[in-house]
Amino acid sequence: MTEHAQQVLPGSAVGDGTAPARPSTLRKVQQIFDAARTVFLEFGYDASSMEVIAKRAGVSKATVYAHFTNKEDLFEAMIRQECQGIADGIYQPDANSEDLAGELRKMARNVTALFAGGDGLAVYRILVPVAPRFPRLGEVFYAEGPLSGRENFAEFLRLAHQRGRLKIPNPTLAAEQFMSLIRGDLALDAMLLVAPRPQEEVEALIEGGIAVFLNAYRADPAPQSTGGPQPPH
Amino acid sequence: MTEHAQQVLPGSAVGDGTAPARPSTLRKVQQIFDAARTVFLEFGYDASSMEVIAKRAGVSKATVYAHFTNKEDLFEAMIRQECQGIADGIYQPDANSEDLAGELRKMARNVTALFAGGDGLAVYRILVPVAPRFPRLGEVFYAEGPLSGRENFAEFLRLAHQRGRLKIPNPTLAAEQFMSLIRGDLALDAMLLVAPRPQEEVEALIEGGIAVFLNAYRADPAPQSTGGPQPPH
DNA sequence: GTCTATATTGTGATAGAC
DNA sequence: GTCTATCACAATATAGAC
Repeated sequence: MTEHAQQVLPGSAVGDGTAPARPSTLRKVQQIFDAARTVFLEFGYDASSMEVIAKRAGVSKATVYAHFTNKEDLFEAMIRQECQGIADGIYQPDANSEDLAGELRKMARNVTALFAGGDGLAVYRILVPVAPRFPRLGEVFYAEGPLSGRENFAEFLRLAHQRGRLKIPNPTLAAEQFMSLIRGDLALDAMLLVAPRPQEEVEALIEGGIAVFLNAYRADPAPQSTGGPQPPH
Repeated sequence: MTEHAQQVLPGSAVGDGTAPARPSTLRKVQQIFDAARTVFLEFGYDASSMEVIAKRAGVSKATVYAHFTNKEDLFEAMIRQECQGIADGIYQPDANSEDLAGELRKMARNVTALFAGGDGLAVYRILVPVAPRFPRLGEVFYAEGPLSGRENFAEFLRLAHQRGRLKIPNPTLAAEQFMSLIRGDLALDAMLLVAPRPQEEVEALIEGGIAVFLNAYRADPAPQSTGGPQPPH
């Protein structure tokens, strides 16, 4: 894991030469932060202006620049804080549960929920166009979101394999496959289309995905060679 | 299907009251078009300027505005033309082939190739942030790219089912599942990270995905109920 | 720390000569 | 149709008073 942005809010930093922040100052910084969050997430980086952010925060533009060196800095700080919350929204499957399909289903519902207009989706949307300009931010989001979720789930699968409940030679690959199966084109839809996917299709993705996954990786059936389920060649 | 943008390049339109375009004019329009493509695909809509596009095209800004009413118009025209080419890059599986796994593999390689820095990926990247502002463009890209590919593949699966080579109760769902299995997080990686996925992992996605898919949908094995492969509940 | 006012640059779009 | 020159405006960022 990379170093966490433990201290995101500036202004009250210890040892930066400035006096300790007063409550009113801290409050304004928070206001700017919230405003930046709202505006950036709605309009994206390029289409957002410091003017609008300042107005929404109820402060002057100069005050914004007193706490954040420039637009890029404010954007980075906002995204980093947003990423910290993302990992909390990812379901942690219970390896001790007896109901394996049930755990998969909880995981699946969590995945589809994340792609149904959640907050991580909004961050992703505004990160995509600027990822080349802010490579660090792309990495942070990737690590806190998809990578974290995939690794947790892979660990769950590894345990299920050890206990003989599934037969999974490559848990990391299997985790990516399961997530992808459930996700389908939900992310694509959410990015490009206005109308959300009908709930029945989401259900079909969930149940169909679980079925395909269990069919490929269940422990009982016909013998399987190493490297994956039933290599066709 | 929606109406195709059959005529993308303006200036020589019949019946618009202007005289037929001379060769030099047509050439300039093409230059503007190419420049717009390059600049928009690199910097996105908001971060691109008409100034830069004109300079790159080797013409004046006024000339650009003589052929395209405004920035939005130029962007739309460029994206629409770009979308027309996307469908051509999608592999059309051969339903008459005897080598089923081979066809799946060709399809899979095509999918991974599209997500390895192709052109459609660049269009997607710049479309994401402006999709709410240009809803039509999102739909066009979706229809010409993912939807078209999925439907073609679903038809292939339907035929394979009819001929008893696979057992697929829901070809549309199965097509989405296969594409997603192969894709994995390749698209996510390409959007957020600079380093491309190692080739060996791409191979694992392809072979593992084909294996999982065939395992779930092959015609021979244990009896399966309707609605999908082995509903776990 | 916070404000108002402003410097400076760059943008989309146009007028008018040729 | 194409250019040069320019308008009107919005953007980031800063000076200086309090």
